[in-house]
Amino acid sequence: MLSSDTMRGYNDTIILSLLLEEPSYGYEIAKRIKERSNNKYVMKETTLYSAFTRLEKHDYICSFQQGKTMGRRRTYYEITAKGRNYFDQKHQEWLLTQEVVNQFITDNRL
Amino acid sequence: MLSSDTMRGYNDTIILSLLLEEPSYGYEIAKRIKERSNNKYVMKETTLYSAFTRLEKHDYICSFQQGKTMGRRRTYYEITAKGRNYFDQKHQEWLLTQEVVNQFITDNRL
DNA sequence: TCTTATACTTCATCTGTCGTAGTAATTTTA
DNA sequence: TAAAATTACTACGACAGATGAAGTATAAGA
Repeated sequence: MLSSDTMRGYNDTIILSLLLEEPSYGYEIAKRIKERSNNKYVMKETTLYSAFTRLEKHDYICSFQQGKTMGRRRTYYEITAKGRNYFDQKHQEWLLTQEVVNQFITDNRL
Repeated sequence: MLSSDTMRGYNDTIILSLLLEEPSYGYEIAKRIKERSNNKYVMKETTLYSAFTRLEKHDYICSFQQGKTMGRRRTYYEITAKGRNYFDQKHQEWLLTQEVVNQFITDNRL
């Protein structure tokens, strides 16, 4: 339902919000996003995995391998202290964004 | 204060929201955005003018020239019926976006 | 055994934003 | 009245994030 443009700018933060709960990996994160949004938002695989790369590059998350049995590899990600900081900052930014956008779009109408 | 990434996806809608009030032109729109957001958001000129081009291409707005005295040209823009429709649609999308993002970012914390 | 689900990776492309720069008229101020 | 600031744009190249399409490979279920 929702996609791309509207969510751009919040994908990283959404991922971090889930890693705040517990370390996880791509496939699972994707499922949780879909579930928790009541199927309203499905993050594309490529978007998700490239977000991981970006977040790790900035040291907001770090990774470790853990194959359940073996063979099928999973890359788990864990949020770092720096990542928690970044999340808090983005959280504040989101509150402000809502305020500002509502000033134009919602408060203005209906 | 706010910028780019966070607002991307809402710039067009913000512009339309102002044109909903009355026809206007670039420089004035820019000032109103700054004012109405209490200096929290300043839309870059290039962003603004390329948004005009895009919006006009989609027939969400239409333009007409009007120099006050003459010489200094201004291009005024007016929202179309199609543009009003699009705005309403984006308005709904924004409400949904808030719901979904809050599900992760805000409700989750603090 | 064939299909479906899990778990990614690579790559080329597109779109919107931004920085830099430039043009030109009009109004303010020194 | 000359210089500076404001108004009102336009052009261009670069970049980052999102996407579609395709591919790889293992594991579980029918």
